[in-house]
Amino acid sequence: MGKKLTSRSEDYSKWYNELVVMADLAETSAVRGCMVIKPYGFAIWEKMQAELDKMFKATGHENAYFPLFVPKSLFEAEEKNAEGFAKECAVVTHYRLKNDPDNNGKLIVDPEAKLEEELVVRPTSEAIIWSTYKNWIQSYRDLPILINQWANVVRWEMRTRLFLRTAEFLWQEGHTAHATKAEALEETLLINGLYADFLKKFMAIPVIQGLKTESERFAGAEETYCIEALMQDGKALQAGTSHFLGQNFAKAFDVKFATKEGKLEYVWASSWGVSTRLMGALIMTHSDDKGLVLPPNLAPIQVVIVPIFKGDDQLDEISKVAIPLKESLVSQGISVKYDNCDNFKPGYKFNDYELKGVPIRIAIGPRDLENNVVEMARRDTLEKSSVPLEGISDHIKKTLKEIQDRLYIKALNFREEHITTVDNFEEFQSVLSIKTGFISAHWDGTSATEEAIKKATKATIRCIPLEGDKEDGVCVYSGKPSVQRVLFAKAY
RNA sequence: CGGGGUGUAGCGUAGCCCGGUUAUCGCGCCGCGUUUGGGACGCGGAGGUCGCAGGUUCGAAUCCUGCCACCCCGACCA
Repeated sequence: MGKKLTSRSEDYSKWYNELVVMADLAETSAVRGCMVIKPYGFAIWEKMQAELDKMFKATGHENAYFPLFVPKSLFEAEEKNAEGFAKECAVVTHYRLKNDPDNNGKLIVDPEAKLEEELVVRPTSEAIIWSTYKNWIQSYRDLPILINQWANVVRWEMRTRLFLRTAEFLWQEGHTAHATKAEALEETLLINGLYADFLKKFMAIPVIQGLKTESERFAGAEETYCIEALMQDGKALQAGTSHFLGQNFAKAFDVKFATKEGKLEYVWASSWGVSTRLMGALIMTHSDDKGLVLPPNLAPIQVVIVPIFKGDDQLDEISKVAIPLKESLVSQGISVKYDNCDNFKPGYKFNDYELKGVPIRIAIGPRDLENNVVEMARRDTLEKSSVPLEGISDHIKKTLKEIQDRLYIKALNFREEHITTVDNFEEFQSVLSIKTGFISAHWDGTSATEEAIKKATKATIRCIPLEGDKEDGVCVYSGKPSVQRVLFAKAY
């Protein structure tokens, strides 16, 4: 018997974990809270990286790389940022091991090799980057600086989860420096929109763009903008953030520039990032009980061809059709795998590629050869159809696009159905326990109310939507006046 | 760090309450053969410090003590 995925209705966390492991994306590692991303999972991440990178470059950004270690004195320079991350920092205190005199063959940290100053393993790179920008910026002619880096960061989280929250994770972090407040704000919003576009076009995930409340704001930022996605279990996932940093880091690291008029002014900043958490979003948005469902734009294998044969002779006959088909598709930029191994029966392969989320499966057997057709199966609808060999490339191309579009529409419909407008607290609580999803409600704008609602319901304000109705109302909890509805949800 | 739970082969597990031959079963793995249009079958085989350390006992996976690790719920969070 083969392996079978737990049903989503049983326990979503268990289902999610099994899916990640069985679809061959990742596994937990021996290192506490860390994750091994396996080749198939990494191939998806690489595609995401490539597309995002293009988008960054198209908007004038360049890649660079900064150190993993941040001297403690630099780390603590921007106080709020330091305070916000202090509780989850890995710290390097020594630089050498030596043989344990009391325990042969074992090593101990050499107490002689204590560092003068501890090094913080970056939980984010603002500090190290702004200490560098100080040297790069003298005049308005040096601005703007629009830099991105692809890196790993470490945040010593208490509880971890594959892709969604791991102790070490991969991400991209952009760090920009500008002459004016308006320009820095514009950059922050530009990236917020860029992220939303990326999730829509490539990941087929609809997001809500919004502003974080004070309590959810990035440590050291003036404002945090975010994109919020809704998972199939009705919980929200923060999928990416961009921060308007004001002059906080410029002041902390004393980064000033000479204006055209010769005056010295502090630089304005933004920073922004998305991480391997996006993989979690991808998995939880589209997958079903048969496994992963990948949008064609990110699938490492877009089309798999499975031959159905008895003996080498039959396989040879099938290959005469399958190999030219593969070559024709590849020449049109479609990634194709021809799985002609005979270790597994076709039924096993069907299930396995469904588990891996391959968008289109082509099966070719003797019966098809006689009729000049192939069997095409779509991963998203699980529909099978017989397709004539003639003109099949175009048909496949068209279907890939259809799958991409349909996945987005489906996710969008789900999201829209799970935004509930609520005007009193009883209804608020009942929606959370029965229907889940986003709740659009009035809020009086205070952290105290936000905190009280969180305590009572575990739901938090995911964001103040950028395109929200600006209608007046009264707070669903306190009854005090409110100028706009905000989105609440239980979140990952 | 507080509350709850679990540790038996690569994975998932039975056995534990009530101590007793060679530690159960499934998946996976290896070999041979038959199979191949939705997760194949038969036969044979390999694989275990029963989380670790001590104790009780003629005898411990099972009982007792201590420790460790992991998971779930809180606090934290891209």
